[in-house]
Amino acid sequence: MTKDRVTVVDIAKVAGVSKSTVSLVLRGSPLVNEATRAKVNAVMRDLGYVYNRGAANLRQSGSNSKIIGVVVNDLTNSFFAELAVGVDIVVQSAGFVQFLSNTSESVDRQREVIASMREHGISGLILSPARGTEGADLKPLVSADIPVVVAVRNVPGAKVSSICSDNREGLFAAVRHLASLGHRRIAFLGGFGDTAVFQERVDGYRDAVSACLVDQDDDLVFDAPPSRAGGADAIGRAISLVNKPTAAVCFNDAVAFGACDGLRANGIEPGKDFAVVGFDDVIEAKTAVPALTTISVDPQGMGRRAAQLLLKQISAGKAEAESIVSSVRLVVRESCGAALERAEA
Amino acid sequence: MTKDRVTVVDIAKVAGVSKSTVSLVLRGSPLVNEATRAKVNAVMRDLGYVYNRGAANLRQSGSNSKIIGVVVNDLTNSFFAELAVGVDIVVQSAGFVQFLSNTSESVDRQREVIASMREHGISGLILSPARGTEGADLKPLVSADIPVVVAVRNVPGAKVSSICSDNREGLFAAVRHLASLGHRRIAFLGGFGDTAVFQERVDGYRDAVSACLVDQDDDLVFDAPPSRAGGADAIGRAISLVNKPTAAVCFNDAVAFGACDGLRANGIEPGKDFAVVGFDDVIEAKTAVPALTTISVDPQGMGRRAAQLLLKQISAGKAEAESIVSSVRLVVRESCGAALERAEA
DNA sequence: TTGTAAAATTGGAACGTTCCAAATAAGACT
DNA sequence: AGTCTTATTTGGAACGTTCCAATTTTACAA
Repeated sequence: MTKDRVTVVDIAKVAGVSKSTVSLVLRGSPLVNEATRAKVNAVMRDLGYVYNRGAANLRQSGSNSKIIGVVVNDLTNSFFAELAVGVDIVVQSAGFVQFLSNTSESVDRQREVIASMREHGISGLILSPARGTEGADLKPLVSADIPVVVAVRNVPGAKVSSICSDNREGLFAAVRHLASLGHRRIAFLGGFGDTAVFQERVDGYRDAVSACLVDQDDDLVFDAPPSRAGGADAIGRAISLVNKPTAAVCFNDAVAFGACDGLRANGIEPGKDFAVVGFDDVIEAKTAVPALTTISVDPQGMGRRAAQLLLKQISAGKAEAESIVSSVRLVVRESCGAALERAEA
Repeated sequence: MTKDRVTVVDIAKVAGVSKSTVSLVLRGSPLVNEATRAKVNAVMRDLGYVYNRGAANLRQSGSNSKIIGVVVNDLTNSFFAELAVGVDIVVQSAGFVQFLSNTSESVDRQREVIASMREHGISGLILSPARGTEGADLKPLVSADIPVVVAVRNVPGAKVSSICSDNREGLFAAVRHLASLGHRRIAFLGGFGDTAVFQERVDGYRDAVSACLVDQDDDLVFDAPPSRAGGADAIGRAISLVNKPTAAVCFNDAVAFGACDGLRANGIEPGKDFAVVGFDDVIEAKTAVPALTTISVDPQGMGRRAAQLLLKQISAGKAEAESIVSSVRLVVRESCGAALERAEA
């Protein structure tokens, strides 16, 4: 039952040609006669041949392994799962396969994973970096001429391509919308203060606050873990202020959901008594009750674009660092109370 | 800048030993003298050597590539994302890396992906099969002695290991609980009728219905896509019956959430006017409003166990097919109205 | 026929590692 | 000093593919 592996020379022997010819057929070269090609293909089918990409790769100076490494910081978060799916779609249709790993926000794990991927000869890497990732972590990759695309979060001091959503603009739009609904005290909830993404979003918040003549008050910024629990915690602190906010923009949708939970726990109905806006537009946002007003970033689209950029760089051979900012848009649903305001107006 | 790849012979030359010795060091053999080991390691660090697993694998008759293939049918669904994370955790700590791909329920895609993985020489496969997967699809793998563990769903007619949750018992427990709360007309919502999982769950439902002296009525079974939208649709059909149910057990949590949406849209408050029970216990279940009573299956744990089983088979060399059924438990929260009933009693 | 260009095929060598059998070095004991 | 173990090291020869230069076959015109 345990038969030896079928190789090109086995095929060659049976088909009555040389191994070189079989190799040519394998790679779809136009040099080979149609009749022989057909015969070789038939024999391959018969013997149940499977291509050994490792061996091929060994000879071909390692550059085109047809493997793309994808490393995300939290696969459990559906945002990143969608991102990975987006990458997979284009990577797969280009005949590559993806090596996906999860780091759970651990830089050590990330280092291990990336090292392991290098050993396997990935021809490119898409990285949604763990918190605390530094430019030095990517250094070996770029000096080995392996194209890298960093997604979602930026890595300070790394000269690689990146694709991020327009965080500043997103928060600006959210605050402007709330201001147009008449809110004057708007809180910012959630996120870790030491990340670039947080900074960009808070900047957008601050810019909008001053541009829209809304109350400017640093006590209205509450950082918290970017999770549902963090959101519940943050909103609790926000509504215990003497001068309470009437609306909140959140670091992401998970925080926003948590904020809704927290409001309800305090007898406040989100979308009616208090306006909440999220960020990300995860799948649940549109079906939640109340449906979440949020900033849509299309993670799957981001994944697709990241993959396209990476593939471009791989085929170009030259890795010209390129930065894409992925535009975002405000999706108005129920949680901001817009419908209500309109009804009252 | 573009320097050639550093190989064992480069290391050997610089360290003043033979390539064989370097190879021994690489594999942590006890045969090599401590002093030489240290020196070789130092040189490897200096030259920035990266191990070429492809080459190694080529020589080692292909069996231990340290790659595990993981194929899931829907990474977007957080249940499967959790499963993948569970697999990753144990696979990674065993020094393997995972090749993860998503099939989006397409058997064709699944076939391609698995073929591609074989070309890369995976040493084992964990598969959460797409709908319609047949035993024949796994045939080439098993005849090539590549261990396979099928997770979540069974593949009819495949003699490979599997790990599934105890669907029958889960639904039995859900119905029994509802019956104990006084419900006599209990609907079953969602799922595709042609899947084994659906059959098992419906069987559990039917068993419990007859065991608990609840109304037995095939009109109370509504199949629908196992999604939020499907749940909303199914509940709509259920409550339009003349003899309406007062409770529903759902194919999964997504369906249950959809059912809650649908109830609310009809002015019925889930957990108060109508009892809803889900299946899976996804992360959102505990924080949703109302918190979802559901059957907890711990997908991450399933992933871990699947990976452990696979690794065991890989190291054993012999793939004795083994079936694990992962036990489940009822988690009572708010959506079944248990708290309410108790308050009334 | 013969010459010639184009088309198709081919036998090594090479890629970077591990395996094997054999060689060498280092102690330990007569 | 010689012999026997034991510890350490070492050159090829693989593994399955692709590349290269060269060869054979075919097609076509003169």
